[in-house]
Amino acid sequence: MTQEQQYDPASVEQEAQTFWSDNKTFEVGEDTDKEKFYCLAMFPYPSGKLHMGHVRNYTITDVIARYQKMQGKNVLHPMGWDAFGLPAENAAIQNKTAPAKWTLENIKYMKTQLKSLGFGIDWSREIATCQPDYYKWEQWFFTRLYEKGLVYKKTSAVNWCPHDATVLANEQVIDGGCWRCGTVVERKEIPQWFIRITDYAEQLLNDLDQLEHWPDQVKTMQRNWIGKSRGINMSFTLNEAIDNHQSFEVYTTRPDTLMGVTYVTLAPQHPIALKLAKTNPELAKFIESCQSQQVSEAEMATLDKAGVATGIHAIHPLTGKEIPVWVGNYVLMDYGSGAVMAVPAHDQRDYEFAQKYQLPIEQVIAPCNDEDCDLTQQAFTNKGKLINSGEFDGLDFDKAFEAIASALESKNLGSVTTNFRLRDWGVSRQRYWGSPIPMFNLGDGSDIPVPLEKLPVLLPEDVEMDGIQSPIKADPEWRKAELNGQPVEHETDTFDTFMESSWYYARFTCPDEKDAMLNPDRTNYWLPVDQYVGGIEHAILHLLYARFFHKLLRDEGFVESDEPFKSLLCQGMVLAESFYTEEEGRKVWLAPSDVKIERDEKGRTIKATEISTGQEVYSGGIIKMSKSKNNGVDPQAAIEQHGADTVRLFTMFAAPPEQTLEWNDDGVAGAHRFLKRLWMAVTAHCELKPTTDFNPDSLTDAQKDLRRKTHQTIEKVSDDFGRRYTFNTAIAAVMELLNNISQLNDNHDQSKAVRHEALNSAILLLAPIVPHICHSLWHAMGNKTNVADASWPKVDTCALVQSTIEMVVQVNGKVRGKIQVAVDESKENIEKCALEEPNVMRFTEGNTVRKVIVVPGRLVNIVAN
RNA sequence: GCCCGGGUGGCGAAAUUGGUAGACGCAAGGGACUUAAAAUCCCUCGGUGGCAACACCGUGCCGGUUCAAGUCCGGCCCCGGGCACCA
Repeated sequence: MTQEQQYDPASVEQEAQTFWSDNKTFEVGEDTDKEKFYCLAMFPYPSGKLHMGHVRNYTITDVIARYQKMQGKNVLHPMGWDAFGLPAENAAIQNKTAPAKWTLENIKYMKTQLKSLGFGIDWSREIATCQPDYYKWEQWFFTRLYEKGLVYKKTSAVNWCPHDATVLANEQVIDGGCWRCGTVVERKEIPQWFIRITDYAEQLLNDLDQLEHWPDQVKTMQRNWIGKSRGINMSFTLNEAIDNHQSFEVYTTRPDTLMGVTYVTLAPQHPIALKLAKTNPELAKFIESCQSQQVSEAEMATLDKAGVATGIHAIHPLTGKEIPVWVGNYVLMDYGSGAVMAVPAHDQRDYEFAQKYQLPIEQVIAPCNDEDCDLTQQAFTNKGKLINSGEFDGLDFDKAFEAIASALESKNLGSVTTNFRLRDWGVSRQRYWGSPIPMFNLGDGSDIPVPLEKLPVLLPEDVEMDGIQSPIKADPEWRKAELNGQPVEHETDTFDTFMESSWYYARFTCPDEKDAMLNPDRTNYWLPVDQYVGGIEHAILHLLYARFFHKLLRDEGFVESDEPFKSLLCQGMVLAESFYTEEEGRKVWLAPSDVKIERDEKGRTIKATEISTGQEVYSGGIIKMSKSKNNGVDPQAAIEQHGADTVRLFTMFAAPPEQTLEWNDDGVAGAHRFLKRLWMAVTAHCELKPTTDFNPDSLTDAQKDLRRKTHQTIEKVSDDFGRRYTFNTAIAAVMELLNNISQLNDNHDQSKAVRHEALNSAILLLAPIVPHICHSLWHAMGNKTNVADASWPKVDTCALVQSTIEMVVQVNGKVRGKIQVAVDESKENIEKCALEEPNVMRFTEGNTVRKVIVVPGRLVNIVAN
């Protein structure tokens, strides 16, 4: 074999990448003659180097984008950087550098990595969100929202480290303590900016129905997150006024249980609770203890329920009975009104609280069916019929809801309302590396937006991080500004980084637009995004904020569509094996490449040892690739060893995109072997100087079989790429085709021509996944076009025709035999044939055939007993 | 705790609308080629029994619907994602 015949990924990939770059193969403009296709991956945070999750994400979009291009569409596949965020500050402190410098260096390196993977990206549209010409328009948009009344300021809780006197992200709170100094973290209420996403709650909910091509899973999560409910808002009057508070509001979705209310509970931050605490030391102490609670909902939901009685009472709106008022740590001030009615018999949380503090439990709902109801064990939370409820006895949930609602309405103590679980979006962050919030604080405590001519409010980039305080907060000079000759102060908080990622998809359509946030002509040509791909971890927050922003952009006149992302694909995480040793009771994680695995004769792992020391190590299981578990596989090493095509092929082959993907070096080697086989098959074929013409009517059975396989494969792969997005089965189908090609190994002219068609098809079908090798092989096959611009192969339905098929014969649902029948065989003859199959007869003998079910083209099931 | 997923050979997976469970690949075992190794090629490969034909069992666990269940329904167990300041 000559040197040229060897598959050398490095040179093949270099050549293809240079070709695409020189010919601007993937740079696109608005071309109204072609159908457009906008394919977008969630842009990366520039953390330093690509991880396998990125490789997977961008390989998926690249495959889809290249496939759509081969369908003749005008395809946009852009890339950018979600460049603001907390990790840059941490890295800056650690490396004694500035976040901007660190971020820009990372972008530079990661861009070379993306290029080495051969992604067909339009790099002319690259954006980084930390660039002033990007965040300028975000700032401007915020001031527009302010003018429309969609922005407001209110106090809200943050994690506060009293030692460092700084705000901490949830991630920076470890076991209730500050990650730097371990000081117990407190809740602190500070003024912050909010955007009224709740004004759009109804639309965000209803428009989910438009999203036909979104996974149900994501739509369900968003529906539950928005949490629309129908309930009753009612007023509980206090038996004595506390200051100016004569009553407080309570919302419930279960008014049918109202007669079972035995106490009410206020949030620790409720104004009445705070007022009472001034004269009640026990209550004051309890409220103070709640200050050390963390802000996250998971913490709130799992903490031990605790409370104190306030000593005051409220009047039940219907019975007029006095019921005790408690303060409880599990009631959130941010939800609803910060007060809940407690029905311990029919709510499990209230039940546990009542058991703990010996509060009465009164049953008012009886089960309708034979459900278990044992109030000595747990609350009965199903709906049922009302009992012990006076005039409402016997009503079911729906009737009771209406009857109790009208009873409350007639007394002016309540009304039916719709409530949302969704809360307004708090966008203030007390950190440095983000877009400054474009507001001026006037001396009197009021605020006004920074006018357009003073935008962007620039974030200084040449700063030193002290590790605690944001540099723009630490520097008293930075905040100084003037407006109309009057001194004013810049807001020193920055935006939540979800702000930048909420509209980047739109900016990609006109990244160089100087005079406006977007250019509606260009933007509306491309939007909505036809295919969006990203991690499932973004199912709620990012995707909800981006949907919200799109509606805001629409209402500002920038976009015409209601939704930004027509179709959504959520890819799973990338996992790898993990290994550790124990040193002084602590786990020390080893890189999988430093570990040797011994297997038994069945291939099961029996022992793992560290290569350098020979010491036995333990398996930590197959888990998400992470720094802390030392099991991350650097894509760069795999690219250098096998080439980008092999990495891309393995990534797409090992699992369907929505599932987790387990990295496996042997599997990568297997993918490489397949590409070598393909290379060899094409090389050997081309050496024969084949003719490419054949007469479809004079083919042998073997030649017909290969042609049928070729066109079946085209049909299957087209469906897998275009509709199912199951790239793993598409690749498996082409592997089968290649196996079949090598089985037809005679050298008749017709065989060579049929093989030629099969190989050309295989190259086209694989081109989106392994574009470099296909670029090379396409030319080797004598094609004059470039495979990236080639047309997707078409199915020749004549080649699919078959005269006979195999059918399975079952007796009582178990396979007992197989029969060959003509494709158009009558049902009667199929039944007859099935009943005469020798092994089938063994099982029907002595029994009566009760029924024969024929599933055309598949099977026959004989019911006999 | 709440919301949403997932669980199939030694391993990654396939089975698309309820219709042959395990396609394709990895690992393993056997063989060919080779002085040898690597590479490559061929064969075997869910479990049990059997020379074989074939039979029985088998898709996390328990139960149900159906001529037929990995797939549908009810209950449970385990694993993962999200929970509003990681992105």
